[in-house]
Amino acid sequence: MNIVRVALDLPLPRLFDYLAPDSNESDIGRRVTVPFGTGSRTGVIVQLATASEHPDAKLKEVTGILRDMPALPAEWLALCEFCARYYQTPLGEVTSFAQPPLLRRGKLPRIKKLAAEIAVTCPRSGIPGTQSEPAPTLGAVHQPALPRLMAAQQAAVAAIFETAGFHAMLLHGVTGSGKTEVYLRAIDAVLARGGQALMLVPEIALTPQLEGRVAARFPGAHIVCANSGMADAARARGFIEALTGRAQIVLGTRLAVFMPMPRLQLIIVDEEHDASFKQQEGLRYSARDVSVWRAHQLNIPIVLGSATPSLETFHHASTGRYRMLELPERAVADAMPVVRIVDTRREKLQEGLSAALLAGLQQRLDRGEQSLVFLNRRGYAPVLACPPCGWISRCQRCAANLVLHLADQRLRCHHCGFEALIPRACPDCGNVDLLPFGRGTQRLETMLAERFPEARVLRIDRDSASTPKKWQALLATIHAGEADILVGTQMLAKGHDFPLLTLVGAVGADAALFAADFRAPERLFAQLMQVGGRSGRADLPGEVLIQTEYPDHPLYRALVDHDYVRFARSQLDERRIAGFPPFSFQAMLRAEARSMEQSLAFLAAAREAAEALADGVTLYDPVPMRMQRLMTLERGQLLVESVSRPALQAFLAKWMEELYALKMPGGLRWHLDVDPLEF
DNA sequence: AGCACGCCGACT
DNA sequence: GTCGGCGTGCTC
Repeated sequence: MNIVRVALDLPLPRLFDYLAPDSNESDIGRRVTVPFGTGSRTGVIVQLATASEHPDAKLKEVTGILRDMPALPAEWLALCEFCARYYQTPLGEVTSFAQPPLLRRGKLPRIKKLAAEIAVTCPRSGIPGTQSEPAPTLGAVHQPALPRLMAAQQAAVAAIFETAGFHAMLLHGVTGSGKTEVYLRAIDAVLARGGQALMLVPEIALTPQLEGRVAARFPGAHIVCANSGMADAARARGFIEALTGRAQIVLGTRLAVFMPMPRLQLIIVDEEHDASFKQQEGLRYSARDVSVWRAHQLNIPIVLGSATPSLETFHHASTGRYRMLELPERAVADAMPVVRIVDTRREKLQEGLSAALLAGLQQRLDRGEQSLVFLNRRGYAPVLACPPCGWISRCQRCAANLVLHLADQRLRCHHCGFEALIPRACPDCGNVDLLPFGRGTQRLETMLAERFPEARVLRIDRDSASTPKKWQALLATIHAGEADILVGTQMLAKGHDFPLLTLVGAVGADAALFAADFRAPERLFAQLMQVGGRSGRADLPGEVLIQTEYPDHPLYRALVDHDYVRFARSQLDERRIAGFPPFSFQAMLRAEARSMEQSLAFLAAAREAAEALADGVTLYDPVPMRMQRLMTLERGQLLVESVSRPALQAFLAKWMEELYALKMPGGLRWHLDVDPLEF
């Protein structure tokens, strides 16, 4: 009896068996349409079998095996299986997510030469290190005129190929130290031997920019992009081109880690510390961690690059598990920006700005240089209040304040998107003198425009750069030198070079210093280092002013000294003492329901079910989430932790079985987040 | 997750 | 007398 075992996109942790009389070995990894319940579904064949544990009489026959494109390789299935296991997600959900939407639905993109494409079909080599596809000669790809490398860059490139097989490297270098050049050299070497390279970047609007640079460097190479913003057909086409081996370089955001690549020889994760590599919904995977696993499985090198590595990665590099590659100086002949701390404790600030920062801004204006004021809070003010009666603008659906957006005369919830017009008077007492409290980018923008009437002030945040088009227009304005003072959120921190920028002022940074989340300092340091890195490129020296009421805080002192390593070590010491990651491994069970009682009751039941299984695992108490209510749902969470990853994994597998068996009250939803970033 | 089946309230 | 509420059970 010919049976295929099919992974279907259902929240059920099992496979479904179907009769498939004409199936054979080559169908493993093929999409298949099957009757399911009353309807029909498309899944992926992951195994063949001759008998089923399901009653034979109940087996249905497949509608059709889709032999319209090459089967997904065993390596790809193994990657999905790992994710299913590690993130405790049904395999069908993973195989579905790992495909572009079009293919997932059993369709194909229109490709002119699809038949030819399929004819190139690559071998399904799933066993590590057995990629036997003959390397196509790609001499045309080579471009001889390359920039000269600094010694450290040269050493880094050499280290990547020094030893064959799997090894993970942390490429640690500040902005401008030439990491990208190292990536390009490494990719070059891979292409020269006929391999494929995968490069992951954070989900920011700078993918096209990088694509341009890579395309310029490898004019003859076939480059494919992969990110969620792409049109369905283009994404599916890129996926198939990667699968057939035609694509030599795949460039993309986190989801690109699932691109099938039969001759993959190198993985690069740029800005590896960036939180956007962790998906925060559905399959909550970390593309960086999955990349490392994939490189290991394929027995190939992986490069993790950052100026401010995640403490997990830095820890691995410190213990020798990863190799540390340092790029110590800026490759371009300019100095690091001077970082100064502005003590605001004894000063009366003007709309939140210190005299020193205002003077700095004036000075750049006089010199015709650009400045940036960094404030990671958009809107005009975080809340509107009625002082006499105590009313404040609150979201109806979330446990959050409505942010005042004067620019479009709205109150807006930054969590659920709820919008309301600004009330003319207090809804509670009728008082007409409502006051904005706190400061956002819009307010700073207004204030700066008044204070420096001659300056062209430009605000860059998610509101002003809401579409790629607007964002490009803003960038063009900045690059054309048609803006003097930029006011922006972290949007501005990532990736872009602003050659005319010589001053960066950081405002309101202290808020993150004492946040409840143990990762907040790590993020703040990375953020400030990144915005600081925006200043002082080319031949203009840069200056960074950080306003704070804690001028002696070690985090700020380390920034002054450009000393990431000192900061990282002190953070790691704290984490070690507290038993936080990377010295422990965590998983978070979250629940949401109409009432907090329901959510916490479910979590309490889950905890009780866990007690007997929790060998070497610490179970914490169920508590309301920090953002307690979102979209009218009351949310709770339960943290589990272990010093042993295998112990945690073993526990989670058993625990999930129990949770799937648990009776769920109506309206309650839960999910598990392995290696959570958010608390 | 869907989708059917299945018993109790206010409407053409 | 019916339409429809969502509880619960199942999907190879």
